[in-house]
Amino acid sequence: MSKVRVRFAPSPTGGLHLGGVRTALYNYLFAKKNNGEFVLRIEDTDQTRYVDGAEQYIMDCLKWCGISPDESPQNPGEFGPYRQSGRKSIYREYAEQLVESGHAYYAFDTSEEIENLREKLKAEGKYNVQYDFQNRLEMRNSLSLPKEETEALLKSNFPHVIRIKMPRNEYVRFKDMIRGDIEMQTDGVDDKVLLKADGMPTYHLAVVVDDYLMKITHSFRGEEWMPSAPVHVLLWKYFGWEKEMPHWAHLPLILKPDGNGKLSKRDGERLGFPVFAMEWNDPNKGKVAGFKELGFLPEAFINMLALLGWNDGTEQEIFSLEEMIDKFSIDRVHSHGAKFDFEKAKWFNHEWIKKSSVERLRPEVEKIFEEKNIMIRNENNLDKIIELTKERCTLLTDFWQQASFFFNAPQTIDTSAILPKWNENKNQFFVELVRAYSLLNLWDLTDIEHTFKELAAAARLKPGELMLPLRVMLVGGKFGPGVFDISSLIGKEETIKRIEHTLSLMK
RNA sequence: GGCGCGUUGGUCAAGGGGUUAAGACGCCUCCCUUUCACGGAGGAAUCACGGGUUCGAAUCCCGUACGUGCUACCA
Repeated sequence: MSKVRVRFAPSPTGGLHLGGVRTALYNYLFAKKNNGEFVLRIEDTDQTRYVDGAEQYIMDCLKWCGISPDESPQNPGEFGPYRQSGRKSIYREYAEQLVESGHAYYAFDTSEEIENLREKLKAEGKYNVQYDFQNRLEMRNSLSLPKEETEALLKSNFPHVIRIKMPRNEYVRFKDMIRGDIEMQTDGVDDKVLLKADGMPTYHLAVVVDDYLMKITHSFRGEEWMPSAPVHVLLWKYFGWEKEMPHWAHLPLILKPDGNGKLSKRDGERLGFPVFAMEWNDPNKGKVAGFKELGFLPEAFINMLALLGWNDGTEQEIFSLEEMIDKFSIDRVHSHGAKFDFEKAKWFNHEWIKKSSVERLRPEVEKIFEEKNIMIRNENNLDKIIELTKERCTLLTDFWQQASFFFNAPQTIDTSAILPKWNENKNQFFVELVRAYSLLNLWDLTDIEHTFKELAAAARLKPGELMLPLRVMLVGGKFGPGVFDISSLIGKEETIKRIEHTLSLMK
């Protein structure tokens, strides 16, 4: 058997959304699992919707996810170009080959004429409102027109398309790696346009010709393509390439969390979660943040995505990319769609932050603090801070809330949290604490805690009752790691300063 | 309307003739921690419905319902 080659063929007309990344991911996992190649082909067939920079954006997203293609438009292998617009000249030849063999035909109908056909069929109450075997001879095409007229029209460059001549009452069978044997009747499919009037191929022609020319062995795509699969299978047959036809797998859809259809790009906005891998700059709407900007680790993002429609049959849920490559199998991909659950997505990220090393997290955390204009002076301290706070962070951006007080004194002190139980005894205790702390020569964890507890005992106060006020003094509110850990990291001067500051507020 | 695909707690799901029907997210209770988390223990909640086949059906078959997709010179 030939070497496994899979392709991901997004259309560069928008941000790379969850479904797209997952398709790319499954392609990648399958390719790597079988020591094969992962190819990125860009379907920029529709000039009016192509968005500038989208191709690079797709590459960047794949790179962030750690699933960069082996071959891409910028780095085509021997089967390039990998950009459909650059392949325009090839498709016509193949389409005409089909006309010659009698499996396709030229159609000269204007859009108005086609609209009329639909209106007519609708009025007649026909089941299938489509251009097909039932009416193709009534339309203007090379099957209905005399040969000379067709030739004249072609010669005069009359706008035309090439349509496949779908056979009547035939059954097309193929095997889907996820769903098993599929059988479909050709009558339900219309005479699909293969080559558009502008000379560009439709998806139907392109996917077959390109997969053939690029030696693709396995073709994975969204479930929404299943109804047109007969067209593609027939095309492979008509071209005489049956033996090289790739194995098919139709991936389940990712659905809206609240039901009613597949997840769309708009749902993010509506329901308050990202749908893109990375920030997408929509020409009409402006910038839309992605999972990356929201504070997701790519490891968590792809882990979450992979598990949305696949699992290895064990209880394991956290997988590294390497583990996924090892465990992935296409026949364990589900045949039904899954609703996206943002809460679970965040859980994956939380798990990944907890399990990630300080080294892995450090650059991410540094970036967050840089954005907030905080200079990190002591790398050592930063590592300790990350270790101390990471289990409290669901998103990377949470490090700001959980750790900023290590660098800057809190802007506001939640005095209401301590006021109700505040009294002169406690006030006196903290005055004493400041004096005792200032006399400490060494500033280490045990001394800080020991001094605190001794003074508390002397004042006949329970340490517990004093720790909350101290916490609020140090971090501004009821959160964060152990108080003495914080004290030891921010240093003696800063600890005293913050206690005194709050004491002055309490007067 | 036609055609395709699907249906196990609210969500993700394991399980493919005999199970007390796993596990995870979320929710609730308790323990730990006199903060917030982490961790630990427990709880509520499920086989869409109706017929078959079978000693026995979540599991196989048929039907219905529901969901979802396609039905473009979009992908």
